Amino acid sequence: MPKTNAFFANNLIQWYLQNKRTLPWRATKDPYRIWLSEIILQQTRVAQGLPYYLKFIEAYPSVKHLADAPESDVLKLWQGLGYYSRARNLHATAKMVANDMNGIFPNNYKELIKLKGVGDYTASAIASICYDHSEAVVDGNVFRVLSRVFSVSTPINSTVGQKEFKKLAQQLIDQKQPGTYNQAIMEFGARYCVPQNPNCDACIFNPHCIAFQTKTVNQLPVKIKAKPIKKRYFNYLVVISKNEKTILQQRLGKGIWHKLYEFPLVETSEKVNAKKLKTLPQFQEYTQNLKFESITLYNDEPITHKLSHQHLITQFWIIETFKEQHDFIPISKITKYAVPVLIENFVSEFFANY
DNA sequence: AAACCGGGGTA
DNA sequence: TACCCAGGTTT
Repeated sequence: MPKTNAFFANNLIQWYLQNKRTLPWRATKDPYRIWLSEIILQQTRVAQGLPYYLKFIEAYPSVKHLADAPESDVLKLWQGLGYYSRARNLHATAKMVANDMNGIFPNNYKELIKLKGVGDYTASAIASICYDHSEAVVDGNVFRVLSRVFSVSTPINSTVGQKEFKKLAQQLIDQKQPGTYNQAIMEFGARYCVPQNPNCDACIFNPHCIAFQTKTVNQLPVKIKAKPIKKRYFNYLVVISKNEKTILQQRLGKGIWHKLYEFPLVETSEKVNAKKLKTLPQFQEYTQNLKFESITLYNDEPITHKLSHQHLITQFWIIETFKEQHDFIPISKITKYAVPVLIENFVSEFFANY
């Protein structure tokens, strides 16, 4: 174990100053930019989130710009990043800050955590990075580093584990540079104390890391096993009129992709053929006024779109029709709507010639 | 406490 | 495959 908390913090910060990546949100203490970066980086790798951060800063240079944008624009810009509640909460919080707080972000943990989409981690990150408050962050990196160095085997996704690691992190934080310390331990976890095959032999902490000394690094951190993945069967009805128009619907119920757009969807409990599909009430409801000319299966082999907790086994049915209704939109306008990656991939492939 | 919420990278 | 990622909200 590290001899003292100061030893741990000082060495971590020293390592960080020599090894940190140059990232745009590390060049500012502007709470708008720090907040935006933290929301984008929730459950998201830096490499994946970075282009989105740059897009958002360009489109919305201030919280007021973001607040004044339509939610549909924010969702469209967020398209492809996943966990879309982040985008909806981002926009709601921007409106709150711009309209009810005079455009000024709260400057302490207690007020920050009241914002939509801001939990313990994000409130601590903003308070420490922007305002030098001693609020320890606990993200996936911190769980991993602390569980190994101090050999804590409490499951990190249990309630007691969350509290235990938070308390330990708060004991270790550098009081003089809490923001730098927080970023240092996260960077160390992301770049050095990595989940698989970390280079422990060259690690600055290996004399003090209990997991290394006891050869239990590959057993930590401990995580309670997740539930098995559920399979769902999606049938999208890609209606195409002679006038090159189609139908999109907005998802408004509970569940995935709330407020994003998709083709009319018939979900089934198993893979269906055209004959079976035509008998389903949902299919008949969608097509009753269409008088469709033909229906053909686009993808012979179903496309399996993999989410973290479910696999979407998807068939796209091409339905040609003479009739057009008020809710038809030009195919060329599909790109204006925020759609899931599953839909985006199909559209870019199938409509490449339109 | 458990369930739910995306998409992509890595071994 | 399995696991993970600068987590948070809802039930």
